[in-house]
Amino acid sequence: MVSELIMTVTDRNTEEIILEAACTIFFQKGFAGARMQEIADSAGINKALLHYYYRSKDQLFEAVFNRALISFLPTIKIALEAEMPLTQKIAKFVENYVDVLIANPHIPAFVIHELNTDPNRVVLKLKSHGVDPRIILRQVDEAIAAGEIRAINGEHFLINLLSLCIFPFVARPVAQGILQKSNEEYTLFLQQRKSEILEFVMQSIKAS
Amino acid sequence: MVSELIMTVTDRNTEEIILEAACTIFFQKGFAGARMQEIADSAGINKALLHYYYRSKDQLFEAVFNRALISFLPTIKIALEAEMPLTQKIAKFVENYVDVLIANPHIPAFVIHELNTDPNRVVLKLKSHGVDPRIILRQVDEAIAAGEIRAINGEHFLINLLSLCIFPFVARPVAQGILQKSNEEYTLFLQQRKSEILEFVMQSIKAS
DNA sequence: ATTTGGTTTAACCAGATGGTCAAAAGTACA
DNA sequence: TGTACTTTTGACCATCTGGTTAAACCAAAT
Repeated sequence: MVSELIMTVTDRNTEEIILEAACTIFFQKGFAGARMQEIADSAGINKALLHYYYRSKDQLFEAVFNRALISFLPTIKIALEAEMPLTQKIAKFVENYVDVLIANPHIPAFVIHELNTDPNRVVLKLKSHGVDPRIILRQVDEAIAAGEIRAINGEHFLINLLSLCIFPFVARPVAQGILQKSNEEYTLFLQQRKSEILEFVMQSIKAS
Repeated sequence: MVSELIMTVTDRNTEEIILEAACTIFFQKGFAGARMQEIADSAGINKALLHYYYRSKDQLFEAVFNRALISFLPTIKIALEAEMPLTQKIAKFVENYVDVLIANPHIPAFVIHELNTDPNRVVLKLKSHGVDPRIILRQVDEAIAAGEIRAINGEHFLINLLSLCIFPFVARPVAQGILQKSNEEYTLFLQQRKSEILEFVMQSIKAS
């Protein structure tokens, strides 16, 4: 019993070290650009050990992709599907989501690229973790009917909200270049966006 | 003289065929995921011919990347740097830019991924073609001073505008999945965004 | 017809890459 | 200590991949 516990702990450690190294490399270079050897080096272990824990590059990648989704979808899911007054919900979503993005800035570009490269690979997974837009779409329509906001298209509104939150992270090099900001300045800029996005959106949808 | 002309034409044709095939493959799979053999097959030629016209994968990629930038930056540049009343300028920009995106839907994700993977590779090129944000930033401040729009932060506004236009293209698989739309439905959705974005933005910045 | 020039191809090469294997190292337990 | 077990490693392999080369091809000019 003791031995099992200890071994399991050791397992988890090495497995976890590998997975973290794999995340770093895969997030930055994508599936095709990542090298097993580089991941092994980054984890400080032998390449054969990668295959001992994760049998192939594909399976290691899948573990990484899962972790990427798990870091993101729950937050967006809870925020969008919760029953809560719309304006309050929007505020909470923007704040939570941008915080998650600041903590994991490389994940969106990674997921987007892999999904564009091979939409079939994990489309099922996306659906299983899937975000259900119906609740917030209904809330938008109700808020319009109640005269709380002006008449807007819920689907476009939802995509607008996501665009405003996520795009500055995926396009960071371009945006930072256009605005000619240093890393520190751009990081601050991203922090400010929480309030900027909220104000921008609220001004746009308020009943006139 | 005649022979030169004919040869040049032939050159251009093969070169162009290769470049177009390379664009298709590189745009979809990125630099690391693209295979020279696949590009050759797609162009219907021998692999050695790729190296005859473009000496290496790197140089072929650079030609592709150049073409990608040339498809995009002029439009955004002209639109943003033109001297034109702000609201009119915004309208023109959204319309023109979304049209360019519809015509070249894969380019933004491609550029973003390559820039994230290796920011150094072409950062110089981005700067040489660089968009100068100062003109539109000044226009925003002037419009605020003139009471035409409410007080907003120009930099955030510029990023908001770009986010709303570009993100639905780079994140198409995700967005299409969330909204549960078919390809045709999503294409229509993208068309509608021209007016939707414009209204969303205008409502947000109008003087209250 | 022969030569001359660019164009296209098949065959080939060296190095990289994902993956395997048998042996070594470490660990708990008798 | 010796045994049974998992973990870790160095060496190795088959294949893939970017790139080269020499020869074939072809159109135009002499």
